[in-house]
Order: sequence, then C-alpha cells, then structure tokens
Amino acid sequence: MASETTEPTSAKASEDFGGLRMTKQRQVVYEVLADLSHDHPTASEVFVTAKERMPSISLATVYNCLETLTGSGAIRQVNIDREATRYCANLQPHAHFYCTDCDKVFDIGLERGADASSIWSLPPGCRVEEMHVAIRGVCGTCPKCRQDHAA
Amino acid sequence: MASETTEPTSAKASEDFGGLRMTKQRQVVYEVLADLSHDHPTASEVFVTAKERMPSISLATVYNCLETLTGSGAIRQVNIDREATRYCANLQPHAHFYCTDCDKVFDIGLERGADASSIWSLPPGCRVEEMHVAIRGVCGTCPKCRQDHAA
DNA sequence: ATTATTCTAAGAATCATTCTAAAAAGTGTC
DNA sequence: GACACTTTTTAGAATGATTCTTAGAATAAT
Repeated sequence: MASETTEPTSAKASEDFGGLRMTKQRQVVYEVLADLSHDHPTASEVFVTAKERMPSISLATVYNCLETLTGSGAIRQVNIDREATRYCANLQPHAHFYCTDCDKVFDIGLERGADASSIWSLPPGCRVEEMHVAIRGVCGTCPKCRQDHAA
Repeated sequence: MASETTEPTSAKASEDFGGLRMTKQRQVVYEVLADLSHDHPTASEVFVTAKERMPSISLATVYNCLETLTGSGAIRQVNIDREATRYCANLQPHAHFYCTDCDKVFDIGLERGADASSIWSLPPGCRVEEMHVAIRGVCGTCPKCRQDHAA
C-alpha cells in the first residue's frame, strides 16, 4: 500500500491518519469537524458546512468520511440516547454533558489524576476497548456554560 | 401482588410506579423485563416474550409501555452506540459492558465507595440528572470469548 | 348509566443511516 | 502519457428502529 522509499511524490497528509488516503473530501470533512468540534455536529450539520466549502460533496460521502475517520481514530463518535450521532475531534479522554434545556453537548474533562475505569468493578479477564460517558442534565445558565467551556 | 388492607375502589398497583395506571399490558411488559433483565432485551425482544404471555399485545403497545415505565423511573434505557435501545430493570447505579465478541450486555457495579460523577470536573451550576456509562470491550468470560483468547 | 379520559392496536410515516451501482479519481506500470 | 486496477464519490433506493395517527376499547369520574 503505502510505499515509503523517499517521498518526493505528492505530499501525503494521509500519514497523519493511519495510512488512509487523504482525499479532498476527507480533508474537508475533517477540517469542518475540527472547526465545529465544540458544537459536536451531526452528520447532516457537517454536511451543511462541508457543502459551503465544497459544493459538490454529497451526504453519503460525508457519512463515508466520518466513518473512515472514526475507524482510523482521527475523530470520535458521540451518542446521546438514540439521537443522531454527533462527531467530535477532541481525542482526550472526556465525558459528554448533554443539556436537556439548551440541547447542547459539552465536553467534560477528568478531574486531575482520576481514572474513569477504575471506579467500576470490572470482572477479571475482560478487556476494555472504549468507554463512553454521557451525562444528562441542565447546564444552568446556558450562555455562561458555553463560555466556561469555550476553551 | 399488592395486598392492600382496605381499598374501596379497585386495587391500584399504579402507586408502585409514580401514580401511573398499571394496565395489564404495562404489568406484562414490566414483568417480562424483570424476568429478562440480565439479557437487556430490546423492544422487539420484549415484544416476543410479552406476546407469549398476552397474545393480543402489539409492538406499538410494548413501545408505549416501555416509554411510560421509563418515564416513571421503573425501568431504565440502555443505549449502546446507535443500536436498538435495550431496557433494564436494575435501578442501582451501574455501567453497561458491551462485549463486541459475544454481543451481550453486562451490568457493571461501582467499586465500593466510588462516586461515578465525582471524577468528572463538571462546571459549577450544572445539575446532573442522569449518567450513562457504556464500556465496549471483550468480556473474556463467555465460551466464545474464551475460545477466541485461546486461538 | 353516561360521559370523559386514557390506553391499545394496526398500520402508515419518519428519519438517520446503510446499501447499491455506476461514474470519477487516484495509483502504479510501461 | 495511455493503460489496467483499485479506491472513492455520488445519487438515489432500501433499511430498520421508532414514532405518529386514528379509531376503537378500557377505565375512571360524574
């Protein structure tokens, strides 16, 4: 697949994402997501913004790209209940807080030194691959909350 | 079931579930779920078993009942990614472990004394209503998983 | 007993997502 | 640069879990 002799050919941004081919569409989708990451956009929302930057792109392609990027570990899926899957370019371990009032999703970091899996009494022999923490609640004053997490 | 001493009107099992009317269908759905709770059945799976006990029941009614019971806090929803919602009669705080190998869902209890929400640095002023923890991995306990480990 | 309210049943509708088939783009080879 | 080959994109159809709708049944209130 990826022949790495010397690379005077086309610059391969693909190497950043586990050897997958970095097409223009994937680039656009990734950039849109990185830009909108705080909003945790759905596939449709990514599509809207991606289309502004590349009018020819299709929804199916956005789905394909999001799946490929997720598979390569470049982005993460966020599922809150059974609502449309949202996507997130934040790769740090974090939880998601869904405000039932303003309908927004916020990233919640770990307390320093905390280990999210150690509090669960997992049976011996089982191997954890992924952990998704979704917290529902009310964020209080929504504008304030948004400010607090804008960083 | 409900052994009230003096009750002029009809006995209300409803009082057990936050004042909602305990119809026969809701009763059946709840009992099915309590019986199958370890399996974390989907609505369709609940429907199959409920239909054995009450052949006239419809899928839409099972959905309605599950929603009502969830709303009253008698049962809980379990969502793993965007797969069909599963239901669970275990009301203790617990996480769900989804084995990607054997496709089963297990309840995972908290380590004693642990507090699931204290490890997250939640912004001040926000109120947590619910917390869903989904862990993906390989359970290593089922025959299939043990076989895969050996291989 | 009569009326009002809530619940159930069956099927249609919805909507996010996946699939399909064909065209397009990229890759490697001469 | 033209050729065969693989991967990706596109557009629309298909899928499947869930929700909606409407009429009729059951239950509660008057």
